[in-house]
Amino acid sequence: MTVTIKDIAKASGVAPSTVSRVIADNPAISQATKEKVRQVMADLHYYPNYNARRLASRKSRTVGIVLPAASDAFYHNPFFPTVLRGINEAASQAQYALLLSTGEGDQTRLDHLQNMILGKQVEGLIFLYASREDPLLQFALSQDCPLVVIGNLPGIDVNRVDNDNPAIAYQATRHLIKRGAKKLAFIGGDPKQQFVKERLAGFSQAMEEAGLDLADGAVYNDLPFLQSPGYELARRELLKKDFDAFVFADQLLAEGAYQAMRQLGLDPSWMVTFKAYSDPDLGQIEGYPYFDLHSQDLGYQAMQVLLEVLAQAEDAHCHRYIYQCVTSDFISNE
Amino acid sequence: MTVTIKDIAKASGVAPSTVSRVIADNPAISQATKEKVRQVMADLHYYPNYNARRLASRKSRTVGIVLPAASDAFYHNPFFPTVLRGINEAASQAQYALLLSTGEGDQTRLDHLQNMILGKQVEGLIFLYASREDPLLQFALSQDCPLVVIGNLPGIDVNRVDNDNPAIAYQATRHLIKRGAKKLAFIGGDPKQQFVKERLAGFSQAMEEAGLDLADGAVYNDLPFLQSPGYELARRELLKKDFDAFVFADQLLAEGAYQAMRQLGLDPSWMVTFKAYSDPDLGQIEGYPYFDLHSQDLGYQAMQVLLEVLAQAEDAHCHRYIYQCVTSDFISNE
DNA sequence: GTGAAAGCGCTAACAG
DNA sequence: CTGTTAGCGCTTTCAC
Repeated sequence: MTVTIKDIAKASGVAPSTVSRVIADNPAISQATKEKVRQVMADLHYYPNYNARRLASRKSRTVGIVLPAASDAFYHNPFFPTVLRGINEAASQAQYALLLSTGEGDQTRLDHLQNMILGKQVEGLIFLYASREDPLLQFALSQDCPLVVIGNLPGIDVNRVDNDNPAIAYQATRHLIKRGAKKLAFIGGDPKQQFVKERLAGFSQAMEEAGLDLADGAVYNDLPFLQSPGYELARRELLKKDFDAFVFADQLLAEGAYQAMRQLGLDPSWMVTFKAYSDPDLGQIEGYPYFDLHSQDLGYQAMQVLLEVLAQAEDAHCHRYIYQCVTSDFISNE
Repeated sequence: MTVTIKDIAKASGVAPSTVSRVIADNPAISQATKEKVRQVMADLHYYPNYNARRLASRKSRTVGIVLPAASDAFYHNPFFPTVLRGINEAASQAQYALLLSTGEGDQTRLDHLQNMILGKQVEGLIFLYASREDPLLQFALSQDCPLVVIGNLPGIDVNRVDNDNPAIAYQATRHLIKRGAKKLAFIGGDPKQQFVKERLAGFSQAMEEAGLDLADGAVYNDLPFLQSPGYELARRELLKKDFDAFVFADQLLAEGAYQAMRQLGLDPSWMVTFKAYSDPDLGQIEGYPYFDLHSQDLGYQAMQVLLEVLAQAEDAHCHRYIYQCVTSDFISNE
């Protein structure tokens, strides 16, 4: 029924291995036979079977995308589609396929990850989140599965790509201070997230350097990364205490707070945040300054790093961990 | 090196085929041997190789996700991650894997799709967009690849899931008219998109029924589905002509226009749109009413329909096309 | 209930 | 440059 490599071999009077080599565009094959074989392949509508190929070569040319446990906070954040687009782009160029790690619950996610790794479905992984105690990461590491993490995990040796969070938070804070802010608040959301810690560090450093001290209760945590908590917080707290400027570690929290500020007729240019991407045409509209984290590039670089890791694993080179820093742009309409 | 089914067979004193049956939980195998074999599998850390399994069984248990050509408009829209989450959930439950159709350019996308189908990588496809002349869809159809489209393609027989666009646009328009709107504008964006046509139809019907007529130039097209064009349009056009209410076919265009209205101190409750999801806590914040399209459910149902199609393909049942309508909720804080 | 044997469609030494 | 020969690890008749 299906036309296989053997059919092509017979029809073009060569051996199956020759056909295989033609498919791989092996330089050892003469141009003449290549053309002949290709012609036959076209005539017979031959198409290589990926499963057979993967089995025989023990290479899947597929990478797994590992998502955190499903939550609104993750799926509502522009980070996810943006970074995925970047990964997609790089994977496509390198002829790699992307397999999504499905699964809502924690156990399911681990099961799926095991399927991927132990079932030889993927050659490597990209983690779209960084979490220190993550059982999925632990498992992947324990299996020596090549991987790259988007984010930072101090003390854990992994390949990773990330923005320079302390530096951008520092600059963002400096921006507000230079404009004259004295009583700043930092809205972190979840202090267990490494990027929150790092942005807080940058914030604190800028404060300290400017001789400003952190008022009691000026650091807000325990907020899911969504719009409504930002909105609620702004109405309930921030705008009642006499803060004069705000650094939001998360884009969605910032957006919620922005709504509240608009409603109350407050000037949003006293807040700053970090976004997955920027719409250049939107420059004049954005009510507040932010860092464009270039999340698409983050994804693209993550895939590039993984490809490098995969290549060096093959050449059995030394095991050096790669860290790729992705730059960010400060966007302000002042 | 790797422990295979044969090793298990030897170690537990049965035939490879028996081990295979144990993996599949075949009822023909006695409980006793099942347990014995499973014990050995655990002891030896056996894990089935998916590529071998897929090759031998000629079933991939994988579905391909087909995305439109990469564009900001697609990746910036909450529709994509939301619908993907729903697909993910259903796929996970059914033990299906998801393969993303990578590719930026049109030719690349087609190539990848061919790889997926002809290379036997997927059993079916979910199209995250509906486009009449789409070469990818044409190709998939020509190969009789089981598929479901999210959206509508009148005149083309395909399995699909969708919202009832005419009905919700009708209701949205009615809402504005009941409130007293007389001069309404419809901001479509791209009239080639089927959902825009359908929402326009619902809009027009409501207008007609109310005895209102469409002013010249009251239908806006040729706008990318992004925030900034919505913003620009609102500032440049909408708010200068004396429209008193607006129906936005697209969420992002609406968001842009909303910014403009806020800046100009206008009441946004005279606009209405359609969103991928709603944040229940955000009810009081939202400045304008909208339909929640339940895009996550759209994705979930799409996967369910595909599973049905796959099942009935196996049973060689009659070829009936499935249409699954997903309900939407009107969200308004009035 | 279980085993033997024949593939699934391709790759990869090893020859020549 | 090309052919021969073994597999890759699993599923699936068909026997018994």
